Amino acid sequence: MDSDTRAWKDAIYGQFGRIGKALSSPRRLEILDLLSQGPKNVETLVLETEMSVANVSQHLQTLLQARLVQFEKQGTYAVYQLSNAKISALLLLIQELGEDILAEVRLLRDEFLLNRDSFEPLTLDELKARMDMDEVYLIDVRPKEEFEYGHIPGAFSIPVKELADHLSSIDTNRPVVAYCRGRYCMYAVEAVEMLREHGIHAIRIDEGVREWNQEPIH
Amino acid sequence: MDSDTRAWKDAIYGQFGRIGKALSSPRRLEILDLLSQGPKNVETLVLETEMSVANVSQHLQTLLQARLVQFEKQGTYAVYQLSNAKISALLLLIQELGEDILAEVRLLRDEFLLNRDSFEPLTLDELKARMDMDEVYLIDVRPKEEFEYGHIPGAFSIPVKELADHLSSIDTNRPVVAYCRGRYCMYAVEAVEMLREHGIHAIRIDEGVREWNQEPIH
DNA sequence: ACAGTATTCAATTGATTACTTGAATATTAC
DNA sequence: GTAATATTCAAGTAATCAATTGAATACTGT
Repeated sequence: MDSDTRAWKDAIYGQFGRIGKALSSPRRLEILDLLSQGPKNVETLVLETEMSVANVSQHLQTLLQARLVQFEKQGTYAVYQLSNAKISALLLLIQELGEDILAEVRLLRDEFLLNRDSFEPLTLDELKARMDMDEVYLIDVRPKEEFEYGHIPGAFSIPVKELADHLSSIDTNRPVVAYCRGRYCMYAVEAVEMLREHGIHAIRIDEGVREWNQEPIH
Repeated sequence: MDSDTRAWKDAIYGQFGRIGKALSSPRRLEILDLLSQGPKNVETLVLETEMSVANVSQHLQTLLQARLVQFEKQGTYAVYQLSNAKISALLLLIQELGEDILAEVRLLRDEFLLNRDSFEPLTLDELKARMDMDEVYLIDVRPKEEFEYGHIPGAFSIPVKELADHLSSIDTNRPVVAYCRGRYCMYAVEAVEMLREHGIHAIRIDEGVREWNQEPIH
């Protein structure tokens, strides 16, 4: 390979490495995951991740430099969002791959999620079939802002933190199906536990709105 | 968020971070890209990347620990391969995303590829249409081993380094279409240049066999 | 102008990473 | 057993990275 080609290859992979570096931090992966559910300001990210304000801001600067996020100021608030729809797909793929190849990921899924909710979740196809026949009451238990940004059609928004106050508004003639951010989010599990404690027939799906919107890759 | 959930989230993103860390090095991205065209031993990777043997081996150990590659010994040769088909898709997505969001990637594409081959490449759809009508002579100009691992159906294998010796075996009654590893590989460009120097009507496609096999994501 | 709030910046510290060099290991052929 | 070949390992060095702390900046409401 002549040295021009070698230098060009080094440069191009150096650029792709910028994306890889941005994804090398568990903190930044969590921030990106949260942003794939909708735009958020620093304060919201601080609350969700339990990181310090300065640390969140540092990581956001790193993501800005890699061009994975962009922001707009709304008063004193800097509202960050993903810069490209492919980033959501990339995160999903990293998570699917992680589940395929890393035993530790499967272990963590098993030890936490399934111990708390011993019932198998509904599959997306089962959900679609039941929704077509109007057989379920679908609730989105993420924060309201995320619901407004995008949600599964036909779902009602009842954030899990407000579920206790909204039990009376739930149609209990049909089974309740809860969903949240996806396979690594606890909100739907917590919601189902709470509903069952109140004698309401409730199940959940593993997927979130990203998976709903994603064309199947197989 | 209670501290159990926080700890679990830290653990799960820590695991996904293993994949991100593995992808944070330009050198490892190139190695993975080469392996997505077929299994290779250390020596082959050394030749293609112009890195030292020890360095290639170190990076392969890092990829092994992240479970992105696996290997089998064949005599003194350790033959490495990708551990999961999703890794190819992940690399393609990083490259597509890179092209979407990083001006430097587009600049590098422009400054090298298109300056050498001022003719627009054929699209995949155009290729398919012409192959259906038997209008083109499709050649795969990657190393023979990569062709054997997987290639576009109907293509003939003429590695670019052997092209000069095989000019007489090319059917010149139809235009020749060359392809190689994908959008960041020079082999097809070099092959088209050489063929045109010998008066042979030749064009190329940007895509490689991975894109051919990939279901469209849009 | 000032206080409050939200965010970013800069410096420091400790940890991690990439490459090189030289040694060690594994396998094969004779 | 020995030499050759392929690969991995270990240590050193320089560079990079992550989190914290404290300061600085930006914006709004009064």
